[in-house]
This record gives sequence, C-alpha cells and structure tokens, in this order.
Amino acid sequence: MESSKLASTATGRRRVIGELILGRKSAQQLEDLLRKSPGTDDIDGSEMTSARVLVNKILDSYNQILSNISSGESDVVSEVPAVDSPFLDGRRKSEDSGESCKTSVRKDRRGCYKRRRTSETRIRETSTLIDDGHAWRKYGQKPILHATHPRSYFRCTHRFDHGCQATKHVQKIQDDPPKFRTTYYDNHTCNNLSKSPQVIIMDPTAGDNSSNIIWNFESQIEPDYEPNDPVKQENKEKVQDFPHNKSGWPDYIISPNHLTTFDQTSGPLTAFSSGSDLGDVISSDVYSCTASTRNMEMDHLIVGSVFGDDFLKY
DNA sequence: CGCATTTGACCGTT
DNA sequence: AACGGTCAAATGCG
Repeated sequence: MESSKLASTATGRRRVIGELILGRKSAQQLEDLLRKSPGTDDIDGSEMTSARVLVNKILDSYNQILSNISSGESDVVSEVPAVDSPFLDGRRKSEDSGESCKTSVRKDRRGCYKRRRTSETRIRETSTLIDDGHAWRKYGQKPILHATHPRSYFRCTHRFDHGCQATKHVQKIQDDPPKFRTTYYDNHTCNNLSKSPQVIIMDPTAGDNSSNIIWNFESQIEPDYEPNDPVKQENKEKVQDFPHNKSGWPDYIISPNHLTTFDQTSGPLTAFSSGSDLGDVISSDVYSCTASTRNMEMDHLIVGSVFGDDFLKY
C-alpha cells in the first residue's frame, strides 16, 4: 500500500500518522454523535449499541496503529515507558536525603532535589482546568520563560501520610480559547480518589467543535486566575477511598504500559463502566462514563516522557 | 485552629 | 547565570 511506502520515510510516516489522527478524530466525532442521539426513528437501541461498539473498535484500531507506527515519531505521538522508578526520582531522593544537602543558610532545607530529567509523564491539554479525582495540594507557582502564564505545581495531598509521590504541573498555554496543559508525574500510590473523574462538555455553546468535549473535573486551581477557588474545598471534602483503582492511576489516564491496556479487565474501561454509582456527581452536562468515552481523551492526553521541557504532542 | 494557598528564597541542572 | 522545581514561612479561609 501507499501508506506503507510512505511510512518508510520520516515525512511519509508523519503524513500517515496525520491521516490516522484525522481518521481517529472523525471516529471520535461519530462516537459523540452517537452518544448525543441515543435513539432515533431509524435506529433502535441494539443497533445503536452495535454502532458504538463499532466506533470503539475503529478508535481502538486507530490508537493501536498510531501507538505502533509512531513509536519512533517522538514529535507526533510519544509513548515512552517509564525510565526510572518514581521512587528513585531525584525529587524523591531529596525527600529522604536531606543530609546530602549543601549547608544551607536556612534551617534543614528539605529541598535538596534534582531536576527531573526523564520520568514518566502524562501530558493533557484541556480547554478547562481539570480535577482528576485526586486530592492535590498546590505547592508552588512560577512564571515560565516565554510563557504568558505561570505554571502551578501540585502534589498529592497524601504525600506525607501515604507517601504518595504523584505530582502535576498545570499551565495555561492559550487564552482564547482557553487551553491548559496538565503534566502528571509519577503514580498515585495513595489510591485515594477525592471524587470520581468526570467527563463533561465544557462549552455547550461551541457545539460543532468536538474538541470542546474534554475531560472536565470541575475546576482545579487556575494557575493565573483567582486563587480563591472552590476546588480547594472540594478536594478536601470529598476524599474517599476507591479500592478498585488498584493501579494508582487515575482511571482516565492512560497507564504507562500502553494504550492497549485498555483492553484489560482492570483498565479504565471497567472503572468507567462502573460509574453508575457515581451518578450523584454527574450533572446534566456530564456524560455518564461509558466505555466509549475513554477515547475522547486521546485528543488531549499525551503519554510520554519529558526531556528537559520538550514535551511531545500531536 | 487546622489546613490549603501564596510567595519569595533556595537548590540542582543546563 | 538562567531557569525550572521545590521548600517553607506567612497568610487566608472555613
């Protein structure tokens, strides 16, 4: 096929990937349409279900192909296994090796850390701020060079009581329409979800733009907005255990293993499907979590590694 | 009063 | 030296 010829060169591969991404996007839009119109005159419920299954299969195929073909295409899609254990990360060492610090002017400065060079990251871009169901605590904010908005730094609230090392960085990267990039580092080991992940349509007025369908988790702290954010309280109050989330990964996050882990029984699919008992937090604007919704995030989530500050997206 | 956020300073990497 | 990431005292809030 022509695509295989194309795929043999770098530029050809990019084109193939581009086409695949377009195809996937179309499938996602179709999926969305199916969800929005649960029953029409022409299609009964079972046919609709079949259609959704088909769409899911198409999306899975796209994802599979993309993840395979782009394994070396770092600037298009990246999928890089963890380079080092979260607990061997420099930041971790800083926690428990304070004595290795240079003599500091301040009293025992715990922060003898190393800048993260390569570590497991998941990068997500959304048109709103996200709350992934975990309780985060903001520990810093910094202006970033050549960035119009500061970057906010969050760590898991259970860092100290459960030793959870998960952190994330949130940065607004675009004003109009607003766009936020959230970079997750390391796994949650606390297994504590403050609340269920949610999927909603953020901006119902922008109906024709499928990319507006995002994972919204109400608002996380806005990096450069009003600091008095109700989210703080939400994170605080809704902490509860979700024992089924054994992996420590938020259910909507692609595990570092691969996209294909979706097919596994303990994967996000299962978790989402079990969302029926979460209805109390799903508003009218919120999609219930179905198996198919997981694919929507593919537009926004990038699994990869960060080398320096270059991140890889498509 | 306890906990989360803010913010300036500190530290390691580049 | 610049930069990004983190710490921790100060502050705010419920």
